[in-house]
Amino acid sequence: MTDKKKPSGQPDKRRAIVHGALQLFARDGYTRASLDAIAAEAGVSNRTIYNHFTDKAELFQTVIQDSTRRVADTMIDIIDRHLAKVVDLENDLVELGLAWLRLLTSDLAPHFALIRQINAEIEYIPPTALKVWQETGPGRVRQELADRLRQIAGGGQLTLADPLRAAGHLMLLISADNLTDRTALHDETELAAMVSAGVRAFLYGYKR
Amino acid sequence: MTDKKKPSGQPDKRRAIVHGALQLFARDGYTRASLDAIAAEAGVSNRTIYNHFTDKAELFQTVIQDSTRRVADTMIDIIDRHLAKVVDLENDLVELGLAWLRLLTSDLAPHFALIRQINAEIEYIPPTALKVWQETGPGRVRQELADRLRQIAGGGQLTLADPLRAAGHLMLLISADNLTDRTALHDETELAAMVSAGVRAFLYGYKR
DNA sequence: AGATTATTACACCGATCGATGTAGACATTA
DNA sequence: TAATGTCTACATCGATCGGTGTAATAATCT
Repeated sequence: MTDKKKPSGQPDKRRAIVHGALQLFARDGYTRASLDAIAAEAGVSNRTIYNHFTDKAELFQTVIQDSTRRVADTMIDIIDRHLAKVVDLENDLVELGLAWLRLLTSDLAPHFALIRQINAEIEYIPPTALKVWQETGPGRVRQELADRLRQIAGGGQLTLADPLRAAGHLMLLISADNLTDRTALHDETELAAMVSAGVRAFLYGYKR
Repeated sequence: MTDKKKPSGQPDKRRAIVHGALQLFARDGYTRASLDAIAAEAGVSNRTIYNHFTDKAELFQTVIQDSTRRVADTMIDIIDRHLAKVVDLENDLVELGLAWLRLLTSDLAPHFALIRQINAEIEYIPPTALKVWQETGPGRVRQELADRLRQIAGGGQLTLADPLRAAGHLMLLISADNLTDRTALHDETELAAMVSAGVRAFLYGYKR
C-alpha cells in the first residue's frame, strides 16, 4: 500500500525542502509557488530540488502527506490525552475541541492553509492522491475518535449506533466555524462558546 | 460607497464574459484561469475582454461581486419564503437549511467553488475587496436572517440578546458540513440529518 | 448614408516558470 | 589518492500568459 520511495540525497536537505515548500504552497498555492522561491525559502539550490524529487507535482504530494501525517498524529495525541479517562464528558470534549482549534494558530498553521489550497484545487488533484490524503489524515483521526467514543459508550455515557458516523459529526460540530469564515477572527471566549455549542449539539443527540 | 462604473461595450457581451469567467475562475482559480480560456468559454475575442475590463484583477472583482449578489439574493428569498410566517419553528428552520444546501448542487454551484478559491487565496486578495464582498454577501444574508429572528423572538418563540450573533451561529450550524469536507458527498437523508442536528443545536441554545 | 463605436483575428512583447544541461566545489568512502 | 555522489551557480530551452497594437469588419446611432 504505502509506496516505498528512494529518498536520494542528504536527508536534512530533503527536510528543508519539504518544510520550505509547505510554507510557500500554503501561502501561494500550487501554481503560484515557484520552485525558485521554494529553493530560496529552503536555503537550497534550485537544482537540488530535482535531485530529491522528480517533479513539482511529486514534491507537492510529499508535502501534503508529510504535513497531514504530522497534524493527524498531533490531533490523535490530543484525543488520547483528553478521552483516555473521562470524568466529565462534556467538559472533556470541550477541552478536546479547544485544543484542536488552538492548532489553527500554532506552528502547524500552514497545514490548514494548505488544506484550503487543496480544497480549492480539488477538481485539479488526481482522485487517488485525494483518497490517500483523506485516509491517512482526517480518516485516521476520525477512526481514533470513533474508537474512543465506542469505549465511552461501553461505560454507558453514550448511545452509539454508528461510532464512526458519530465521530464525523462531532469533528464537524467542533471545528466547523473557523474553517469557513476566515474574515472574522474569533477571540478565545467566543471560540469556547462555539465549541461548547458544538459539543452540546453532539451530546444532545447522543447522550443517554 | 458603491463605485459607479462605466460599463462600456455591449451589455450582452459583458454578461457573457462575466458568466464564462465565473465558470473558469471557479474551476481553475484566479491564476490558472487564462484570459484566452475565458474568452473561448464566453465565445468572445480575447481583445474584447480588455474593452470591458481594464485588468484580469478587475474582471475577477466584478465576477465575485456579481455572483455574490445573485447568490445572496437567492438565499434571502429562501429566508423570506420560510420564515415570513412561522408555524413550526424547528421544521421551518430545517426546511430553510435544506433549501440553502440544495443551492450547492444547483446552477449556482460555481459560486461556491469560487468562494473556495477566494478562501484559498485570501492572503493574496486586497483586504478592501474582501470587506466589500463580506458585506454585500454573507453579511447581508445574516442581517436579513437576524431581522427575521428578531421578529420571531417578538412572538415569544425565541430569546435573543444579540440577533445578529444568533443569525451567524445558525448559518454556521446549518451550512458547516459540506463546506469543509468535499470528498464525501452526502445523500439527501444524511443532509437532512445534519441540518436537523444544526437546527436543534441552535434551538437548544436559544429556545425558551 | 455617414459617422461612430464595438468586435474580431492576429501578431507581438516582456516576463515568468518548469525543467534540463553543465561544470566545478565539497564531502565521504574505499 | 582515486572514486563516487551531492550541492551549487549559471545558462538555457520551450511554453504559457498578461497585456498591447493594429487594421479590418460588423453593429449601432444620428
